[in-house]
Amino acid sequence: MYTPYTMSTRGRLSRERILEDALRIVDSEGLQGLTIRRLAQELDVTPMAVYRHFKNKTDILDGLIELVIAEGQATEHDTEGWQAWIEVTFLRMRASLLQHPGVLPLLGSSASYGLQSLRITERLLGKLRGAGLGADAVARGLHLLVSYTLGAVAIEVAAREQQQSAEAGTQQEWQRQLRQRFESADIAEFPNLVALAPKLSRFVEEAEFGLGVRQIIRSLTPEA
Amino acid sequence: MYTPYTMSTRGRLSRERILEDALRIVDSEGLQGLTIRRLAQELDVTPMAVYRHFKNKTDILDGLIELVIAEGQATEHDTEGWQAWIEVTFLRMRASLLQHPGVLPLLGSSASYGLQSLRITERLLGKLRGAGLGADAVARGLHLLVSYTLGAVAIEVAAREQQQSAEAGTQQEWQRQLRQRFESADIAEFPNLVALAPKLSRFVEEAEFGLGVRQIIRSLTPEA
DNA sequence: TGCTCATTGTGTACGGAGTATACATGAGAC
DNA sequence: GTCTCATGTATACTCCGTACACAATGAGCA
Repeated sequence: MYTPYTMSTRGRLSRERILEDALRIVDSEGLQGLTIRRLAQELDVTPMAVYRHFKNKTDILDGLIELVIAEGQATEHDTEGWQAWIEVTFLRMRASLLQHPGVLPLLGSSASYGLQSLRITERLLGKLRGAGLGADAVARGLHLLVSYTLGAVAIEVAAREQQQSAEAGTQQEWQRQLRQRFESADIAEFPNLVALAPKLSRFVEEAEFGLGVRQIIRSLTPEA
Repeated sequence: MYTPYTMSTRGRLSRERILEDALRIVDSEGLQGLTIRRLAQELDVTPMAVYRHFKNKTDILDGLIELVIAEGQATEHDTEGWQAWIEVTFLRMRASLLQHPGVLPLLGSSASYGLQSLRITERLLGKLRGAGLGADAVARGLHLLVSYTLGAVAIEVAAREQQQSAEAGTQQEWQRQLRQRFESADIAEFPNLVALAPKLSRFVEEAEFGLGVRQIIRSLTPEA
């Protein structure tokens, strides 16, 4: 068989292998646990070997974003009905982002929305247009859904990190945390926050996220 | 006048002065431009002097988040009508986040939602409850609005960084960028993306963001 | 089979990051 | 005047990303 380029099958390393190990490190030790030296050690190789496959560390981080996004749409699904299809798509995207919370800070930075992001965007646009929505509604709908998902996941991740130290959930626990963190502030300054704390803390659940997505979808269609 | 604690009025430095200079650096040179040495130089002081006022660099970054959020609600406003009030509040929050795009990656990380964040949350909850919404609607409404804002700003910031290299805007420009970045991918793979590009690129405007917020608010109230 | 040479991994080293630790200084309180 | 403690300094250590020169390897052609 003739191959015009050897396409790097010769060495032990490859972009794929490096990215997989990098993602494993980020998952287990966080983004700041990912250093070139640590990564090289995991790959059983010299630090500089990595630079034969990536221009620099930023290049690796960009690859991680793409990897996680690709994972979110790894397996096709043919859910019936465009509304349900969209809901499932965003639920999956949320799931894979939550599975790799370390990469989330990367999404907000750098202008690296690559091929995978474009692919999923394209399919979403297709579904929305197919539903008979006008161009403006389609554009705004996509923007609402993507923004909401990104923000919701960011908030969920932050909330989960906060739960590390103290298991929250009960109202007393919430009050105690508030009081503890802002001893100087009067707890009476936040009556609504305290009253609604149980409901607010429920927004780290998949079901609630799904309801949010559905509400946005419903708001796109003119009074059904 | 008697003061029980001197509260650090003696030295040249203070938490406030340090945070102000830190924010100025982040604004002008980005988050990665903020180093302790650079900051100390700006303050005309030794690097280690900063550590008399902050436990570590993370402590400084947490302070920056609070500073920006505080700025977003610096001046009160008494817009008539709860819906308009909420819209103005989120428009302001977006504006101050966009004014300091460098701190945005910080919002996604760390569990540091401080006093300022709680204050604005409390007021929003009050407005929503005052509008006669049920507890569930209030909680979901807050979550939708905050998540949307966070995500929308993140996307705006990323889009603006992308515009640095090439002024986008026209449809031809968009196509050229797409083709350039994914030479191997067939442009025909993204028909919807190309068709809707002009509308999609409009989502870096304040007006469009406001429309998104209004649409969410409208979806909260049962068929008016 | 053996020469050639691009590709891939190594070794060493440099500048800059955050920050621990010990020390200097200077402004109130007595 | 002297004590004391908060504030800023000096020095140095570890770890980071990565530039640069070199060594090994294996595919392609003679």
